[in-house]
Amino acid sequence: MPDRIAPPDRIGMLRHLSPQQWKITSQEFDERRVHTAGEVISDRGVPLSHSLVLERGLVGRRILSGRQRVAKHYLVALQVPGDFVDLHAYPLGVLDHDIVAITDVTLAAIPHHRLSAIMAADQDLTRRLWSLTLVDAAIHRQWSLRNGTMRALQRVAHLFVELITRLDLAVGRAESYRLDLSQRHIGDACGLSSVHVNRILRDLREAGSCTYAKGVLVVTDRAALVQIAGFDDRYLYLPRV
Amino acid sequence: MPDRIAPPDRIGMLRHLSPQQWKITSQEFDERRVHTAGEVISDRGVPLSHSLVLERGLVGRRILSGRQRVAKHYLVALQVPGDFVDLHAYPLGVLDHDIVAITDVTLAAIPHHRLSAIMAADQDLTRRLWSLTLVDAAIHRQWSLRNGTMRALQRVAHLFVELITRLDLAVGRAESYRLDLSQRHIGDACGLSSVHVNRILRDLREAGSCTYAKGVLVVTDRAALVQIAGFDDRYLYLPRV
DNA sequence: CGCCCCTTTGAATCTAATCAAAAGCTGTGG
DNA sequence: CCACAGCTTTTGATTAGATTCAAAGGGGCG
Repeated sequence: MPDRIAPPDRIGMLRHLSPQQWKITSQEFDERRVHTAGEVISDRGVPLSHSLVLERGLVGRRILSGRQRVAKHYLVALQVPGDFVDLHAYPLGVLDHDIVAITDVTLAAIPHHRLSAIMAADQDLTRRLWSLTLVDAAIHRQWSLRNGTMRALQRVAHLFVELITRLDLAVGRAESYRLDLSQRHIGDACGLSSVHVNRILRDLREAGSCTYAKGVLVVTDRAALVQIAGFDDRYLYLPRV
Repeated sequence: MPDRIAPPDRIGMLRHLSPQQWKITSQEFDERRVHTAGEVISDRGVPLSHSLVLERGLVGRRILSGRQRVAKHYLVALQVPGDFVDLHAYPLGVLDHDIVAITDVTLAAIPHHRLSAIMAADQDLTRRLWSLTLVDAAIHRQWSLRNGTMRALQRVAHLFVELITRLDLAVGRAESYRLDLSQRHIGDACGLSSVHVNRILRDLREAGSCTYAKGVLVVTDRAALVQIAGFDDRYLYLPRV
C-alpha cells in the first residue's frame, strides 16, 4: 500500500466531481506541501510528475515578460482553494509558466501515474477532470478580454468580483475577503502599474463599492462593484451546489 | 455503417496525434461544413453535439464585450487549418464564446458520442486530445500576456509571428501569408482600435520587417519581426515533424 | 535601529483612443 | 456600364488614460 495523506476537502471547483469520484481521487494524494509567500513552487519548462490541489492560500501562475534587463512579472492566473493548480501538467508534461505562492499555502500532491490509473477505470471522471482544466482556459479568455478591452477601473473591479465569486464557492460568502495581494500583484494581473492600481483603489473606495487595505477586500456595495465590473459569471461554469 | 465523409488531412497541430490515432479518429467525421466570411458558426451558450476541425480558412473565437448600446467584439482566439476549433465543447458541453468564420472556411465535424467511443478504447488518445485543448489554453495565456504587457507595435508583431508559426506547421513555410484579417480584426485581437492598427502597420512596413495589405502578410525580414515581437515559440508546444 | 518593501501623492510624458473626414474597393441594381 | 451603398483603409487633430519619475511616509522584521 503506497503512502497516503489525509485527503483534501472537496470544496470549490472540485464540486465538479461527484462525491464518489472525489472519494476515489482524493485517496490517491500522497504528499502535502507547504510554501511561504513568495516562494516559487515550480519553474516553467521543468517536467512534473505530480499535480497539486490548493488547500489554503493563494497561488499565482506567472510568466516573466520581456527577458530584457528588468524582468517584469505578469500573472496569467490566480488559484483559490479547491482549485487544481497544475492539472494541465498531467497531459502536457511541462508548463509554459512558473507557479508561485502568493500567500503562505498548503497543497496536496497526486502523482500522475495514479491519476492515470483511476482515469483508466472511469471515463466520466476523465471528462470532468478535463473540464476543470478547460474552466481555467475560460478564465484565461476572460483575463485576455479584460486586459484587451477594459479600462483600469473596470479591470480591477472585474478581477475582484471574479475572485470573490470563486472564493464564495470555496470558503463561503462573506463581505470581507483576505486576499493578501499586494498592489503590485493586482497590477501584474491587470496589466497596470502599481502606481495606477493605487489610484484606482482610491477611486473604488470613493465610489463606495469596496475598500482594499492590507490585503483585505471589504465589499461595501456588491451590486455596485458587479455593475462597475460588468460581470457575468457564466464563464466560470460554476458547479451546482 | 454510419455516414462518413472523406477524412481531413493530419496537418498542423493534429500531428500531436500519432498517424494511427489520427486514422482511427478521422474515420469518425460525419459531416463537412462550409461557411462564408463573417458567418457565425456557433453561438455562446448553445449546447453542442459535434466538434469541428478546421480544414481551410481562418476561424475566430469571439466574445461580445460590454453588452451596452455598441456591442464591441473581441477575439479571444484564432484557429488555423489543422486546429480543432471547439474540441473543448466535448467536455464542457457549452461554450462561453461565439465561433465565427473570418474567411470562407471548410470544417469537418465529428459527433461527441463517437469521440467518446474511440477515447474509451485508447487512453493515450484521450490524453493527446486533452493536450490539444490545453495548447489552446497556453495560447490564451500568451494573448493575455500580450494585451497586458506589450505596447501596440509589439502586440501586432507578436500576433503575426504566432500566426505564421502556426501556419508554417499547417501549410508549410513561406514568406507570404494570406490571412484575410481586416485591420479591425487585428485590433479586435490585440485590444487596439483599427485606426491605431493602421498606424502600427505603417510602422512595421517602414521598419522593413513586414508589409500587410489586402489581407496578405509579406514577411520581408523575419528575424527583425521575431525580434520586435520578442517571440519565443515554446508556449505553442509544437509537435515534432 | 535600520533596511526593505509597500503605499501614497504629485508632476511630466507618452501612448492610444476618439472624433472627423476623405479616399479606395467591391458588389448591387438600374 | 455606371451610380451608389457600404466597408476598409488612411491621415490629421484633439483628448483621455496610464506610465514613468520622483519623493515621502508607513510597517514589519532581523
